[in-house]
Amino acid sequence: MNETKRKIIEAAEVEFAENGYGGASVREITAHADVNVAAINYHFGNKESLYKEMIRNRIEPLNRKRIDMLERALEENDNFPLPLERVIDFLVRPILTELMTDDGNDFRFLRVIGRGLSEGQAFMKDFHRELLQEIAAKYTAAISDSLRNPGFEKVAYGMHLLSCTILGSMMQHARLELVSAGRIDLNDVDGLCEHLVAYISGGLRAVSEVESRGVES
Amino acid sequence: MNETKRKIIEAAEVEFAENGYGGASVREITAHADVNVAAINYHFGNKESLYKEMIRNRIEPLNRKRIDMLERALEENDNFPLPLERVIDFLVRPILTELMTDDGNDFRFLRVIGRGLSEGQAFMKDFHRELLQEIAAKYTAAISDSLRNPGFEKVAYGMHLLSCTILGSMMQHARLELVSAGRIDLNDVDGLCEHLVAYISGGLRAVSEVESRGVES
DNA sequence: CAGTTATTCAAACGATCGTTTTAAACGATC
DNA sequence: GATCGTTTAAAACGATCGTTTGAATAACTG
Repeated sequence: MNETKRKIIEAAEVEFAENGYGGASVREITAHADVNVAAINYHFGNKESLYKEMIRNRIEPLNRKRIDMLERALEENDNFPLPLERVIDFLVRPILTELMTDDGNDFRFLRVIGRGLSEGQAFMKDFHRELLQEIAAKYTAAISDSLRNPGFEKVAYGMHLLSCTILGSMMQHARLELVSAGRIDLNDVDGLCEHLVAYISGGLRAVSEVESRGVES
Repeated sequence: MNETKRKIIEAAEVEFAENGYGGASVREITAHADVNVAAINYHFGNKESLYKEMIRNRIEPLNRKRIDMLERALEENDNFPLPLERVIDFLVRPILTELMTDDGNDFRFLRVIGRGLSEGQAFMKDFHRELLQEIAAKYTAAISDSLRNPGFEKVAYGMHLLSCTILGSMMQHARLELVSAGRIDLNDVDGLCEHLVAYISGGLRAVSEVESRGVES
């Protein structure tokens, strides 16, 4: 890839993580990348396309891995339901490992994704839906099976709350250090993964056992 | 309160919810409020103070209620640990009820808070810490007790993940309708509360039972 | 080497940002 | 009704935004 493009994408990740999409200016990005202001428009068309390309470059191999792991495990299990913890692990571990460990990047990409999801730009909603569609469908089915199909409403609530937890974790990762008074290492991927998987799985099971008032499908 | 101030605060809530702190302009706010552009600076000093005053007006009575409910229940229980579900219910129900049900506001305030927490403005971090400090301390203690004090690390992970879930729920509430294909009513406070409490409680219990590798304090 | 394309650069574009200024309108008090 | 502090109004401030322009330079092709 063109050297300038590479530098821009790298700088964009830093700036978008620090200031969000709306808050990061193309001038800051190009200054950080040590290229001319016009370079973004020349190489990417506009700021929005730069953002999308940078996100896609990172998220697509990740989602492919998450889907592959799930489908392979399901095949090996003759399409019987997997233990819930395994499914949740497939879902969260690739994100945490791949994104936290590469260079001392201060979990930049986690924050970019989290902030993007929370910003109201017109294109964001469709963009993130595009990114999540396939993975959401496949994991919803697998999780429903692992929970012994507790019904549509329970699964919907569960998937929603699961998303909320993961989104929150991505955005607020740095707060772990604060809330633990520095006693939990932010780079302890295994530790976080273990507790995150336990938390989500425990939460989903509890949701699936809620005594509903209404009729259940 | 001055009519102009009142109109500004009301409009600010709408605009901040829609576009975030950085994304909402004082011109949009004043236009929406049907007052002059200079009114914000005259009545509040600047945009930041307007934001803080609007948040405080809403969050402070809410936090007072959350703390009162917890402390009263603890007293009535002779300071013995409360059932976990009750503590979590105290924590989330006031937010959901008070903020969702007042007028057809489209859960504005939930989104304002969520977005503020996710934005990187310099003053945000300290401001939100100020808002959450007391409530965090008191609920951390109560939850640790309800979980039979599983140890510092477990409680820290638990409180962190709990925060992530609540934050995510506040920001992404509208997605419930999407993920459920319209079959879950966004205004069904009791339904959401029930499932949210179950999810968080189940998650916390699971975290408290994680087999840790390291020594535990 | 000439000719052509791809890339970089400084400068400027129009738009919008939060805030300030200055003066006019208002409301209470004497 | 004149005088006061309070509130509103229009206009402008300097700064910054994303993007475009047009010329200069680099890289490639014949």
